[in-house]
Amino acid sequence: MTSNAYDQKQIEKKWQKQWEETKVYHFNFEDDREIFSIDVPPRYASGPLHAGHAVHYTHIDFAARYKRMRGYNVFFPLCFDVNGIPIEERVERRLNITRKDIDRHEFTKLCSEFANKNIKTMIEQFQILGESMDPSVYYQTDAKYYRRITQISFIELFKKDLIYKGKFPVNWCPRCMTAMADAEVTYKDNKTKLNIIKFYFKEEQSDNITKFPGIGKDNIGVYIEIATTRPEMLPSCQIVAINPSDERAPWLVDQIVKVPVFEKEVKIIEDDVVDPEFGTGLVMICTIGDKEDLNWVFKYKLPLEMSINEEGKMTEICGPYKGMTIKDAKQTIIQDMKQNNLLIKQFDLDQNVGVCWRCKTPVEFINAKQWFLKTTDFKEMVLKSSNDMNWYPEFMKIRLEEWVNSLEWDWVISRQRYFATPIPIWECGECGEVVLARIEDCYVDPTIDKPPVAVCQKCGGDLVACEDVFDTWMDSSVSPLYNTFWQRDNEKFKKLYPMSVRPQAHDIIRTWAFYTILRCNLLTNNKPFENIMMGGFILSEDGTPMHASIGNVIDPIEIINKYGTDAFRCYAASCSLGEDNAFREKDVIRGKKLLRKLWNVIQFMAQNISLDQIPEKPETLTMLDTWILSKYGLMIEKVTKQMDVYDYAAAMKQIEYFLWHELADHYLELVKAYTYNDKEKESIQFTLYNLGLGMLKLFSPFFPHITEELFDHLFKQSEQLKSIHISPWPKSIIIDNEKMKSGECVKQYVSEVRSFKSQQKIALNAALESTKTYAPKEIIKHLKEQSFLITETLKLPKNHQFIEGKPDVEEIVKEIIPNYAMIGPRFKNESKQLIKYIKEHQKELINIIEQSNDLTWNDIQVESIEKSDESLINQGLITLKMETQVKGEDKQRIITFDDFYILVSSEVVS
RNA sequence: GGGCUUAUGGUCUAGCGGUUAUGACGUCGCCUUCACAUGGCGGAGGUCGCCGGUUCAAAUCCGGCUAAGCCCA
Repeated sequence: MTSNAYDQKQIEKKWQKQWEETKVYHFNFEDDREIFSIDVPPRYASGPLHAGHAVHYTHIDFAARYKRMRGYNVFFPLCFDVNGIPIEERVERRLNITRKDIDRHEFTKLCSEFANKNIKTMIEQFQILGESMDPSVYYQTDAKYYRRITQISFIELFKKDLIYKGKFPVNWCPRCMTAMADAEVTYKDNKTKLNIIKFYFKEEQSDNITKFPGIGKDNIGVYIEIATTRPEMLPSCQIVAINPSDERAPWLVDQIVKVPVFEKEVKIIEDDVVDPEFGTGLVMICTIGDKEDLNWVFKYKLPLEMSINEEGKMTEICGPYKGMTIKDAKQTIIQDMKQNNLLIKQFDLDQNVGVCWRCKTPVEFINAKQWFLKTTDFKEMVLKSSNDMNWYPEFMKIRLEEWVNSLEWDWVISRQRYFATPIPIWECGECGEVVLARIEDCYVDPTIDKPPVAVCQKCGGDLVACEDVFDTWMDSSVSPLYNTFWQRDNEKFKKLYPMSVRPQAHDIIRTWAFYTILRCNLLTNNKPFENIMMGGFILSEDGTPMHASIGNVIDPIEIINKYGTDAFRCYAASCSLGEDNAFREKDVIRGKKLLRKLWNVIQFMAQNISLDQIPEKPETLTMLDTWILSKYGLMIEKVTKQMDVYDYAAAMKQIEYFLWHELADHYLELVKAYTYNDKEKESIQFTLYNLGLGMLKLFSPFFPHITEELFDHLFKQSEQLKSIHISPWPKSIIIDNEKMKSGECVKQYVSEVRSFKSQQKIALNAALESTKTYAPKEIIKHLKEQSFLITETLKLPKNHQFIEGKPDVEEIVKEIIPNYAMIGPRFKNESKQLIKYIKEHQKELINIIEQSNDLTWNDIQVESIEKSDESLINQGLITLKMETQVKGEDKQRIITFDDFYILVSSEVVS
């Protein structure tokens, strides 16, 4: 027997500790059971978890716990993603240094310490959240054992000729001094000035031309007006473009104009990409201000002149502005143009500017040497592979496809940073020949370790260590390979690859999902996982995204301290897959109420069962028991299907509804008639035992603590299992449709009478002085059989009679309701007329029914409908709404519903 | 600007061709009832974002618009 009070905090702590000690969640490599493997998102180690992470990992935990109960050998690694810029950023900010201020290896050590501290916190958080991750299959991506796999995968890809070094315009953060993948660029609204400046024509112009807008003349000559937000890009201006539909185009195309300040001569071309409405309808194309410019560069094969260098300073071609920062150059150039009367005016402009996702510095384009992995050649492969997986929800696949189809560049995999996996190569200082690390030597750090050969094998030149590191997605996108022992243990790899499911959030489809599918296919010719489950976003209470900078981040631990883990998990379960959900504290409170209900229900059930052994199924079960067990069976079938497709929100709702409204409100209230009178013991005990245990099992993936506690006290001995979390998922015991109808009949009867009592303001347990129930034959049969149950529960007098047929009542037709579902398909276009007629002739038609007890087509005056003496009632085309009165017995009240008539006295007997 | 998703009583949510729209929170009323008043029963509260189309019939399907979220340009 459990204690009365449910001490959530103490219970949750106790079990978290115990599970760790008993290792119930460990994956067993020796086992023959089918494997369910989860490619868990390695949590990034830049800080503690927020509510969004907590919900995602809790969803994954639902899957893990459910699959364990379905008999799978579940592989659920505890893992962390550590490498990368954000951690470097935090460390730099915290210590107020840049990574270049101290020794490279000293700096990575600081990063590592910072990350490990966060990991320690997160491991505790995962435990508090009740996640059943398995620490025996642990990894973190900065460990040598993991980086080794990243490096080997690179070497393999290099050998397949899929890696190349190229000089290519890349997104570049001048502050972080590194190339960035497109994925690392975010967009930010920004206010800037649109400058209208003068480009003078090289040749003399007729005055005619100045009649056009955007073309002017001053004492120096004739000029066109060009709008630009980036005057500092002027030195790299290559062409000026105009829309061919522009009225000025015939005059301007092929003319030469001079770039102000820099006097460079550029040609005017026409291209319909130019928006004639923006600015002056004339644009200058530079190499390169933004990605749009890059398209021009390719289209017109423009030279890649750069006006900004890697440090965000102006280059050689900028003449007197060389060496200035972008900001200074911009100001100075504008100043100079003002002085020389080259600037016509300035407007305020809202723009959307690409910025570094970490430090929010506007991203520039730099023509830098970088390492690339060929990706654009493999679009088809990725699409085919993704199509070969089950996506939950399905529409998320479209996002990947959309992304893949829009890809234009290969993946820049090198970064000029420190805290990441080193690129395992050396290059010849003379001829540029690349020397790869040997696979057996990995993990290597070329900045520390010696190359496998002393000098270049081609020319004898000295080898230079590659100082670049990998983009962190290079690490995380081999997680399925690491998890399945690729290149470590071929037998295990065969057993584990591909993995069962990849859970992740939808914001990183184009990165994590895409890169993983790409890499794994390139290296194994097989998809990395069978299923992919997409979590939505958890928003803050006001429906906006959580941001540390806004200060609306919700700490799951705070919520748990207040309401407990299982209650928090109840909120997590209410978030449907793939959809964005605002966090609601109210839902957690609701969870707490549900837990209390579960505790009380199980407690009550336990009072009426013997817990020494599993009760045997008796030869006959009562109707009541058969009814509830059938409903239970149907519910399990439904829930199981929902759990199989990761639809936890729906599953949880089903289980909750059954517990609260079928089991507690109806079954338990009815069964008291037996338990208080010591009747039907065997049947009840069997039912209570199975329902009690079954409900705990169904809830256990969601509420691991409370269910374990109750299982431990009540069922552990009889079931002979150390934990509910390794017990088998419940199965339906019996589904008897006939008895279910019977039960529904009693349930409805009882709840109608209760509702009547409530309306009459009578206490629900007050005795009723009644009387008689009339109903059709088969219903009366059900009720008569259950008369004990009914009279006990409702406190009806012992002499209550159940009578076939109708009482002596007056029934008045109040309304004739057309049955649309029947009328529509049969009468199609005529339906409207018919329905209109019935609605408009209520009085008349009611009169006919009262007289002849029926309504036929002869009574319907609608031209298009044929007359006949067929009955509309018999054909189900109309339904009659009735009002009932008992004839002559004024002290009697009557309750009617469907075909029931219950005569009761309104007087309460004590 | 493009792709995907979402829009349902005050708040959140189910339903996703059949007209009487589900449940929760809140609110109002009633009931100490013997697992739970942290409970039970009942009431009020919705032209299902807006406009158009398809259909006998639209919250549900289609198109457009508006707003929000994610991703991209």
